[in-house]
Amino acid sequence: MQRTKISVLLRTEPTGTEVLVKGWVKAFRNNQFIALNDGSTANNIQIVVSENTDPELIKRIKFGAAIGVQGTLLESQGKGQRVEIAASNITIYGDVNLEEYPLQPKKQSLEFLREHAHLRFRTNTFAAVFRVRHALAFAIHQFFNERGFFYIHTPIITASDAEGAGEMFRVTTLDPKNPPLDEQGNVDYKQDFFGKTTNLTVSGQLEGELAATALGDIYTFGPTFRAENSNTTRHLAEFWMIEPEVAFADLNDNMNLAEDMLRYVITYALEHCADDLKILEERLLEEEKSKPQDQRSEMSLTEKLRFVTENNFERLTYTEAIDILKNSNPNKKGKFQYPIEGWGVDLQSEHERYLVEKHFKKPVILTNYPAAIKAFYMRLDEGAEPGKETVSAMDILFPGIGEIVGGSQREERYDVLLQKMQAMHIPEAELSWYLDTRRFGSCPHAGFGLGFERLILFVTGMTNIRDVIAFPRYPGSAEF
RNA sequence: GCUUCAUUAGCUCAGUUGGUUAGAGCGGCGGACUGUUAAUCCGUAGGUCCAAGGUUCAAGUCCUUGAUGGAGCGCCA
Repeated sequence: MQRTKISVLLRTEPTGTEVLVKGWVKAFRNNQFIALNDGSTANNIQIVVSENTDPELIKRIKFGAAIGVQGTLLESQGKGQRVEIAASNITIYGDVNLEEYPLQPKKQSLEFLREHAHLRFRTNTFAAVFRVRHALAFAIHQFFNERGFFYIHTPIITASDAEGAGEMFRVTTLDPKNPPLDEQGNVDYKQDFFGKTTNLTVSGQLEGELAATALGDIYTFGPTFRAENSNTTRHLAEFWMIEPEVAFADLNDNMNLAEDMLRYVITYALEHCADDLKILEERLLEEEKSKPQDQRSEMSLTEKLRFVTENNFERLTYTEAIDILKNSNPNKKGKFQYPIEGWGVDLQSEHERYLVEKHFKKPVILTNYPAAIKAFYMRLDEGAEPGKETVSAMDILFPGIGEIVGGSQREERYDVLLQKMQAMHIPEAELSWYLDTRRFGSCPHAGFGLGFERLILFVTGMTNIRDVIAFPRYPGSAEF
């Protein structure tokens, strides 16, 4: 007999049809009722064990055991569920020794579960997180596909170390204890696998631009690696990034695209993950009970998500933000650890948090940052007064997360780009292929990078990025 | 990398100014229970107090160093 998934059975009319379910025992009550879950949904199906079941079999129905149940789907006689299965036959696929099984039928801390990441999928919270993660990934592809974007796979291994997006992981097949040396006694990477030094990618943007300047609208969605010694709740050494790149688009088009995309995928999650979001909302509520009143969020998780889908993001320039911050109460009262003194300095996370969480109380798009604090490829704004040059950059800041999107209109003018690369000491020889886009049929274009795990953080209400990726990689940790 | 807090039973935590035999809830185990919903009820076992060194008549408690974990900051997505 073919097994039916619990997600399907819970929507089926209970007319006494014969069904087969397979899953894991979540609870066994009163020697009679099994709460069974197969991962297809956050909800369990209730199995009613018949009175004449072998007592030896009943003893093996324990929390975590994998079982199969054949029986009839009936309207539930008890309250709390619509349907249940009256079992006629129960098969044990995998027993569980509860004296050794780390998981327990009770609340367990996220820290403990992180150390048992191979088993944490089995908890209600993590199963919900990973179903939402899937839904968001799917929604992103659907969003871009509907708009005629092409999904480009950019390389994971790159020979370029000039992208300037952070420290890189070296890729090599050389023996670290006995590497070949050149005449000067340095490691001879000409003898390495690729004949040169190679690294894991920190961004697919530059390759994405190559595709966009032919295919028009493209996006990438792939793993990204940063060897930064970052120890925070919002950084990973291995994470997933979405990077759209759009030909003939300016900064405004870029902001509209990013805002539309975020609204689209969050709406998708609200529509398709209601059961999972309910679990996550309750989890968050429980977690916040231990916090002092003034640190609890004013809105529930789904209210927060709806708020984002129903309201426009606040758009303002870096210069306007500096004015607001300079005149803000915390700045005047010396509450900022880094006081705002003038134009030109980068904003600290306390400043971003003030703008997003206190001043505007909504997502904020900051634009037109000083050129000196941004990457070489961002387009230089025209008409700036000398010493106050800005670039067409944009950062989208979300409450509780900070920067979720970073992007810009790209510098399409060959001379301007070359000049900036020289000023910022970017080796042009290594990026000649990139410069070629500006030499031949150059066009205005824009794009951004979205941190996928940061998006999941926001949608799930989880607070540590290590809990929204299955097996997190961060300094000192690459388990599983 | 910096700052800070923590580490006591399987899990989450309490443990007074240093002073007998280190506690609780949940979980486990044994039993009862056929309309339960984090089921309930009865019984029961379970400890290298993170590690090493030091102070002291006496250290879970104080000091030093280290390890691991959390949070914040920096770097960013």
